[in-house]
Amino acid sequence: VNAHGVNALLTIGEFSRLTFLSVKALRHYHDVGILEPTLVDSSTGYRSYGTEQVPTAQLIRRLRELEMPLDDIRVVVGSADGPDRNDAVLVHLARMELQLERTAVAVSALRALLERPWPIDVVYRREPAVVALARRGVVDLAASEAWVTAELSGILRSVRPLGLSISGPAGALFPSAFFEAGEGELTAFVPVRGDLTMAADRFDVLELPETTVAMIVHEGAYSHVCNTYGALGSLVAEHGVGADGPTREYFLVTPAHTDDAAAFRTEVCWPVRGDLVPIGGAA
Amino acid sequence: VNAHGVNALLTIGEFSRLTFLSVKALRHYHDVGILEPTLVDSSTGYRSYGTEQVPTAQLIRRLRELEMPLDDIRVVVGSADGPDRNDAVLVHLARMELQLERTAVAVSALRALLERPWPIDVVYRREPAVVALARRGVVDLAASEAWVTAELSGILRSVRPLGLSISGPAGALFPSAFFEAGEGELTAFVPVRGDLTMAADRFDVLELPETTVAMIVHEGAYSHVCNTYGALGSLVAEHGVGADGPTREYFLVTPAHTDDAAAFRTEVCWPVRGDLVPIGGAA
DNA sequence: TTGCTCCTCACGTCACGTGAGGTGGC
DNA sequence: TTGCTCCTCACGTCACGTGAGGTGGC
Repeated sequence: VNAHGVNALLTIGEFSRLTFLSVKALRHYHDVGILEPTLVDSSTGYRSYGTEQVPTAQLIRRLRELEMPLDDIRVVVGSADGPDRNDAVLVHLARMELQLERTAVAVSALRALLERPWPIDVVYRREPAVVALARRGVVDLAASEAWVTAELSGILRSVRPLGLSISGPAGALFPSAFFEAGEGELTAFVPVRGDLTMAADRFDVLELPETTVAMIVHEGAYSHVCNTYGALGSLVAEHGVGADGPTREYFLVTPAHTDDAAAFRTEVCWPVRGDLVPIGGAA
Repeated sequence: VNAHGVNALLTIGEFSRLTFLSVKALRHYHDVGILEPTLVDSSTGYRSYGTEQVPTAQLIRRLRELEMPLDDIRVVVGSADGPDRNDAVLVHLARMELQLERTAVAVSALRALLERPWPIDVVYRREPAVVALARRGVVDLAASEAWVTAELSGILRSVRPLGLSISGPAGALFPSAFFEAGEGELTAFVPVRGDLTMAADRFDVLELPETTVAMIVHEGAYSHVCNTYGALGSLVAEHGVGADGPTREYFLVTPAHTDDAAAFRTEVCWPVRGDLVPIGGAA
């Protein structure tokens, strides 16, 4: 009993009840050095916590509820109050917002998967050779949509100032290594006409040869495009017509055109053998 | 190569690229019986997946993104399309909404923890003996707020019809076992005056003896009340005045009174030794 | 003395990821 | 033949939870 009311010591059980952390969790936090008891009896091993540790324990509990890793929590509780601590917390909150976005995407993709029919309107078509302004970058799967959007709008803004004109819908190339590793070099491109000498300083000039592809129009939010990849890849495999090379997407109707996600249209193109006769309609 | 375009077989690597599931994950799903390859070569052990398995794999991927446990996913993909499957998915989505609520609480509690000062305005006071209409129930920590709210509003609606009048703010009792186990028998009560013979059929009649408590007014959202428990319990420990018995809360300003969460007021009462002189002000 | 709390291992859980070490097919 | 893909263990990861078996303090 501390008559002056400062830093009374509590058993692990009492501390557990005050902080709503389990005894097992408290022992674990001791083991990994996140919350050391004020005093450990050297003969019995009994842990004693000071009441001044209650706020720290509450902070740890809330951060764990937000699934912050213990290694990050160590940094937060190790640094004194102030900008460092707040920054670490804010960084984690930003990570969580990303996670919430991913969750929202998964929910709507799940709905699409359960409700919408499997797309089967595949066409074979000859892609003519293309000259385009392009940007390349090593990007991972999660960041790819944002990266492509940003690069394309950068290119599109520059077409006119460079004295060029757009000759077709904007697109992107995805090497198969990108799908295997979840990361790889992407190419965002805008087909153009005109004199490219000035443009070559600021952008890559891409010359795509003629190729033959199987194509399905993906309808709806771009974040569900992997559903369409599954359908297209399946059809190509079933017909045994696959060829090497990157897949290609053309962005026909995007958030820049309409706010209605159901109206978005993306052409997904899978390379196939060049001897195939272009056809339209169902497989 | 299947000339008729049905159920072509894919290697695990090809299947992985079409479904955006890792090879390791696919092997794991095989091991635990969630997604069995169409064909396993008995001599080499090579797995072959049919293209008709792509939609199932996509479903699994989306459910895993929503953190559905594999045991639940087994039920979903094991049952045919239809009400069973949809129910299982909807149940999980409901669980996720609860999780999102908890996350929102944790974020605002964290903010309160980082911004607001540690409450120290504790008072000792004599709680007079109380007669009250009550409901008891075994509830766990997560459900306690909803349970108490529901029971209290049930009691409050019945006071007048039973010919009684309210004699004080509504409250609840929390035995210490509730905090240890995260579950226990709670008592929600409304102090009343009048003839209790009729009420005894529908409610418990609670007679609380006079006791002495240390009390702090918790300001703000009820879901952060555990912060105040930590402060109050610390102060009681520091003064070495704790006594046995359940803690008690009185709900002074609640969502029934105002929409402004910052204005909510809850008295949190911790039992202390009966020989203490009532005082007000800081500890 | 009884019962409650505390202790330390050691192992389990969950959904994979990470190598190690080796084989199969073009 | 080379390189790529595939295979099977076995172990690691993360944050604890779950006993087992035993001790300490009132």
